[in-house]
Amino acid sequence: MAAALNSKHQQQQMDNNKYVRYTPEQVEALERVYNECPKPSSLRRQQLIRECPILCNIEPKQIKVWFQNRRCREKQRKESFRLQTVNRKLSAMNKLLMEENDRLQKQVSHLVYENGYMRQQLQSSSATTTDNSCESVVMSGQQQQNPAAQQPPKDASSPAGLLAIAEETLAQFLSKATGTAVDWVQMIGMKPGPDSIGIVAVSRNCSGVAARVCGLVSLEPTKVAEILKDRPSWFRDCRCLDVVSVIPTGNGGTIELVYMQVVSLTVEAVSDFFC
DNA sequence: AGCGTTAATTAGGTGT
DNA sequence: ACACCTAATTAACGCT
Repeated sequence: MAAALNSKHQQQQMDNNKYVRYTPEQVEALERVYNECPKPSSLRRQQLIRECPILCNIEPKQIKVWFQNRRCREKQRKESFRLQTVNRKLSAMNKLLMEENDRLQKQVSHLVYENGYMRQQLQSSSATTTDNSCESVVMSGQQQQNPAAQQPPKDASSPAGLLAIAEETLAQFLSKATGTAVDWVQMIGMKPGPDSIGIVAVSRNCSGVAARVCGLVSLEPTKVAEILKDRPSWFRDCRCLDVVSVIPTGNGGTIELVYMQVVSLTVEAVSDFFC
């Protein structure tokens, strides 16, 4: 078989001096050298032809071209693998964001409904009614915790005010977190560095979990949850911690808005968080 | 026939 | 000028 193959190759070379397919043995020999040294010098290539009988019928120029093409192939394969990895992460992130979007849309519908209901109540009742609605809104939308403003609340006594505060805080959180998240994954077509982007999302309906990091940040959500729940660890890695405000909940608990700056969850980056 | 692989070619850049 | 490189492209071949 090999002999037939070799003779076929020989015939090809005789018939058409343009295209030659090297034999598996020749490729194997070249691969061995490539694994030791992907970029052999001219001298090393000449030595290869002299010392390896199986390669003696290949021109020095062909050997050079083979190594060029081999390097090119490796680069393409690595790039292909990298893109597949990025694609998997982007798909996972997309799924999470779709879920988050869906949940937020439902929350908006609910809040719009409650807003209408509150307006109706206000119109139909006297102005002296005690307003407990803020807590009910907070708890219905966010069972565990609620992002609030770093600035003092402008109007924390109304659902709309609380919602505005929550949105403002979320925006602040994202603007800080997206700039400092750790272990970036390079975006397609983007060089690694400060212009890479990532997304950190806050999950406001997960009982017992304050936030989750997802998307391009290469950190398992469960790991983030562990860190966030392990409050003593916050202080261990904490550079700066400030309780911005404390909001009492209807069931005797409290929601603390905490701004903290920590030294990396996994690597040496500094991250800002609101929890 | 279409497609993947790969040897060979070409263009443009770099270092000596 | 020359050798060599990368990147893009071409073309031959084998497989399905």
